[in-house]
Amino acid sequence: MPSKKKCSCYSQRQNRWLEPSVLLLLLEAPCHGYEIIARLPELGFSQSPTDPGAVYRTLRHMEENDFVESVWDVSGSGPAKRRYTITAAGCEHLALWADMLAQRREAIDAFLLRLNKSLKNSVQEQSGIEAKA
Amino acid sequence: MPSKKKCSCYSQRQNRWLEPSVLLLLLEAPCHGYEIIARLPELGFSQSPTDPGAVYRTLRHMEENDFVESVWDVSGSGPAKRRYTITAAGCEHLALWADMLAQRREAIDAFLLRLNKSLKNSVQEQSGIEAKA
DNA sequence: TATTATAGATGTTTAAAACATATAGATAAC
DNA sequence: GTTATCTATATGTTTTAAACATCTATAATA
Repeated sequence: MPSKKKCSCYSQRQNRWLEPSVLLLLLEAPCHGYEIIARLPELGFSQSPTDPGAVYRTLRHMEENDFVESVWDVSGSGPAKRRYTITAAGCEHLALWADMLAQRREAIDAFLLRLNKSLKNSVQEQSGIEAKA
Repeated sequence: MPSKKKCSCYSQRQNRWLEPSVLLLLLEAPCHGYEIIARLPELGFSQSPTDPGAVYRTLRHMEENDFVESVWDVSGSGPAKRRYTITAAGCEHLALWADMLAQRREAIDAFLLRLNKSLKNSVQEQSGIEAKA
């Protein structure tokens, strides 16, 4: 595991909602890519329909980082599927993500509060309540 | 103004915290780039020190989109500075950003709730409370 | 006059996201 | 029985915010 400060999820450079979302779904239950694609919209990130390419690449990338593991599953109907499972390292990584997201939420909250305050002041100024010059 | 659904801030592809942050600071008071760079850390996005290049480029980009206006200000000490002001279109754009951010906030809330629920279940399973097989 | 602080600007690299398309087995339709 | 559709995974390309690195120039000060 990378240290908290150096972890990729702490760069905050992009949204990268896909990685934590996939990890959460895998924490709830091991499943395969196609299922994840179907269930991602529940989590409410992204308006546009989920890009399969992004999901499979994210899964492979996380497997390289040992956050998830996979085995080919030939049971059931349809073509063979990779069944992904979250690892202990993946759980830790998800916990870091949770911290990061909580922090982002705080920042958004503060931002919206400050914006509303500023908008209120603008309205007051326009209606002349505070204009004394 | 682009329509709400088609607006660039609704793509949610990246974080793009810089744009709304700069707009908010300009709504509070017209100011120049260097001042914005100094005040951005207050807003709590980004750990790393603010990248001046990104700020100036964001300002120019928003000026092209008529979200902000600027004039050269030669008064005061130090080298000449561009004094930026938010426009009416910029305010509308910021309002869309506020919607977008509120939506993101909701998504993060839902995510963290769901994660905590899942973690609680994992602990219960491990301690055998729910294990009946 | 050499250095530092202020102010703005440009160039390059990186990587997530967006968009497009390809492959292939299983199943249903005709 | 061959064509079409569904299920499932995978790869290729483009876009763009962010990160990182420099560069210019004026004003202040040591």
